Amino acid sequence: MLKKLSGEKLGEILETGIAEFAAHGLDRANINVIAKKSGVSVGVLYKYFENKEGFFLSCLRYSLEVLRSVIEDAMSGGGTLLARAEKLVRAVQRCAREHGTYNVMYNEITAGASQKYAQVLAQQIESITSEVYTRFIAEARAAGDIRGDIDPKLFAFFFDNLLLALQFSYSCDYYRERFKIFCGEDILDDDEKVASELLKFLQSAFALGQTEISQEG
Amino acid sequence: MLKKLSGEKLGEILETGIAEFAAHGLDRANINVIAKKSGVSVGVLYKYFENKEGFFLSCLRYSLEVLRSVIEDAMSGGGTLLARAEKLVRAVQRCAREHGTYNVMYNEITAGASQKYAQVLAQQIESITSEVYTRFIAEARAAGDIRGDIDPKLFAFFFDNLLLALQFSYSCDYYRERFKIFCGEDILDDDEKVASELLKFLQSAFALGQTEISQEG
Amino acid sequence: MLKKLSGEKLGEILETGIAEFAAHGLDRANINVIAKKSGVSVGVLYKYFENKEGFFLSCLRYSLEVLRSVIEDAMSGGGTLLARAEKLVRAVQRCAREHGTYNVMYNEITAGASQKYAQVLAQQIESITSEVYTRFIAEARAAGDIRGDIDPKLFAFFFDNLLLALQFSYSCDYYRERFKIFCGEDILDDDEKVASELLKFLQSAFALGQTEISQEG
Amino acid sequence: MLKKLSGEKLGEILETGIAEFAAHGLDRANINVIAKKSGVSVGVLYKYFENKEGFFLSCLRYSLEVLRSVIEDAMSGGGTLLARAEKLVRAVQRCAREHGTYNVMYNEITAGASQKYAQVLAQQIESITSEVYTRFIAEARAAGDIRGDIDPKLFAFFFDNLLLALQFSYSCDYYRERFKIFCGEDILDDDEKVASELLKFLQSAFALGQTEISQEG
DNA sequence: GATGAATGAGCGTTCATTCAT
DNA sequence: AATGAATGAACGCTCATTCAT
Repeated sequence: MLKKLSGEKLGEILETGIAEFAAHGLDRANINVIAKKSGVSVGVLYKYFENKEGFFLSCLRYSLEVLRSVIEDAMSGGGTLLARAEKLVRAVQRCAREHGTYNVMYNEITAGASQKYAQVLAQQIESITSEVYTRFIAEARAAGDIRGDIDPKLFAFFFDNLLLALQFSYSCDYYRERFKIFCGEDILDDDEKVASELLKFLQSAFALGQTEISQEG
Repeated sequence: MLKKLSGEKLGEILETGIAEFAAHGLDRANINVIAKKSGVSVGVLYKYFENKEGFFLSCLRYSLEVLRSVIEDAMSGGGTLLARAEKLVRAVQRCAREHGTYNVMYNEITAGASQKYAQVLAQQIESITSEVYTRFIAEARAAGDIRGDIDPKLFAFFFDNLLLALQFSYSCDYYRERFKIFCGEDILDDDEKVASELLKFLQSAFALGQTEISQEG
Repeated sequence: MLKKLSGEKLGEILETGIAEFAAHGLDRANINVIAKKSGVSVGVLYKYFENKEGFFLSCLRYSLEVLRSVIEDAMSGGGTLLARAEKLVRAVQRCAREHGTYNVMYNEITAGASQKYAQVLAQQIESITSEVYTRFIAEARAAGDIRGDIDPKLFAFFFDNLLLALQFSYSCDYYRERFKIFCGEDILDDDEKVASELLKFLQSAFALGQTEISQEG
Repeated sequence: MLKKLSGEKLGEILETGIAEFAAHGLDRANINVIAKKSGVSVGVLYKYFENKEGFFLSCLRYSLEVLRSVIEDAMSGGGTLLARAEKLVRAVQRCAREHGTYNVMYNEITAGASQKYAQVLAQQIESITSEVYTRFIAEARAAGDIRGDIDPKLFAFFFDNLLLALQFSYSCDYYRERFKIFCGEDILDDDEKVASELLKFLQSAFALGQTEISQEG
């Protein structure tokens, strides 16, 4: 039925896998079901992927590719740190609407299932972001855009933590409930407010201690 | 081999369960293994807990009790918001050393396996913290301790996000790797630095604009 | 709690057992549940009965005692064969109302669960009835009450078959449904009709071939 | 060890299942054992049947199909009621030799294990027979072949009761023992006698009163 | 290659039975 | 003697993985 595993077919398989893994978790997702839903045989899955875990990791990588490109798009172009932060925050919000399942998968690997790969995965996933954030913050500090007494790495880390938590809060069931408990049932309908408050929070964190401050565009 | 299931034994079972769930995740953890490691028979487990999932939830609740009491201890007593924040940060660090597995379990429920319970669990777990944080921030704002243009709920949320991420960063494999990637291999050995930088980050976020500033665009 | 296993207590245990075995079958009935419902500990059950099967057999014997005494009551006193048959039919109907569960148990042993004991049980249960019926029929034949060309044993057998099937048809779920399918939804409300039709059926079977026949009282 | 599950294989599985269920009852029969004896893996069983109960019901239906076709064969073709009855009696005897296990299964469902399905099964199993018998008896009555004062439904019921009991008496351990107790150790070797006596019994029941008699009170 | 039927190890769960108290 | 907590063998069922076609 399937002549060649075209890139398109591969994409379909991965998307199906992501949906299933997001819906049921790594362990409860069923390879046979994924195959059926993808319109391929299990044999094909096992030809292209070592085993269930390997397939899971491929799905994960595929989804992270998208996530990363969203981040990178948002980071490209210049602007103050805060301007960039705003872009990122809005990108995270948009991305959660479009690719919620990717975030769920991302959260999944942070949980127990694949500790074995924690190190490798973290390397693959976090290094770029980490580096870029750190560099931007260092630059901003050099440019006097940001208070001078901070450790760029840790600030980058805290910053990413806020983005990460936001990401999950829009996509993962548990985090979404927590979001509503903290901020009210309707918080998911007011992206604008969330964005502006987070930016206020960040702006302060970045800027405090400067003499003249942070009137971003 | 017969023993009465004392409260102590119950505690041992739960601790064993937490360790296993933390090590292998809800699905891969093996009830028979947990029983054996606890020194009881599976029958006992099924006498005291409805089924695997019920046992998991009991382990989770048990671990959250500890986590919550740590938080509450740190919150008791007065002090400025920042003073309290410091206590919390240090409590999180201490707790991660002593009860890392509890954090792993907590992270696990945020991930795929227990979506079914997301709502209920979030209610049980997050409501207290959420309320307390929000109240403190509102009080601090009333007292002029904190900038006046913020939404206390969202600030409480961002604040908790930072603590949550820190918690996981000390305990969960993936988050720990990520922590090291962002902040260097040795970051886990310098709690002092992490605490002080996070407090700086928070202080700014709280305090900014108190005198004249914070007219964001 | 229980000082001595009085006859009364024993009766209660057996009744509870019968109810459970009737409700769930030999295998699905739960000894621990039976103990709890009887208000005794499992230990007591295992003191007085060898094991589950032994307990089942005791319940069975207990219930058959009642069944048998009903039959014997109905058989005592003289009368024509048909008069006796009428008593039996009505006794079966009455008994099904009062002791339906006994019949269910009786049916149960005829099914797979205890083939091991089929022979022993049949001996214990059927021999008296069989003998009495056969004797009555032989007497009746000798007395010219009944056609002369029959084999008393087989006639006794067919006669008991009809009673047995009737017994189950009033008490056992499956047989009751079958009864309704054959004779209409309301057949269980018209014992009189069933009795009189069965007696007609029997009367004919007994009497046919006599020169002057069977005008029973 | 891989084989395609041909229709033949399916038949083999069902036959094995019937044998196991007949030998040990629904609950004690072991699915893994059945699979092994059938020469297939448990997986196959669970591919073709929902679960143990579903498999049991399939075995049952399969066996009833045979039973029913035997009955129907015996009923096809005309003849007096008694001629038909004779065919049926002999068919029952023959069938018991060839498919004793089927009868055991049939008996099993009438007992405790499957009360849940009593209604549905009874409908599926008994309705045809019931209707046919009732119709034949009604026709026979109309034709003056049979006494006029009977209720065809109840007579059909009694008639089927006799056949049912005979069926079990040839196949099910308990009923077989009972048969011997009533009619002697060698009764199973003299089908001819049993048939002729039963026919006498039936003939009387049907025919009585045709000339002058049967004015019951 | 691609297929998907078949495999069977593995695990959750039950409950008859035991025996320390 | 009576208790009932504890035991653990046993079994139903799932699903990742294989391999004959």
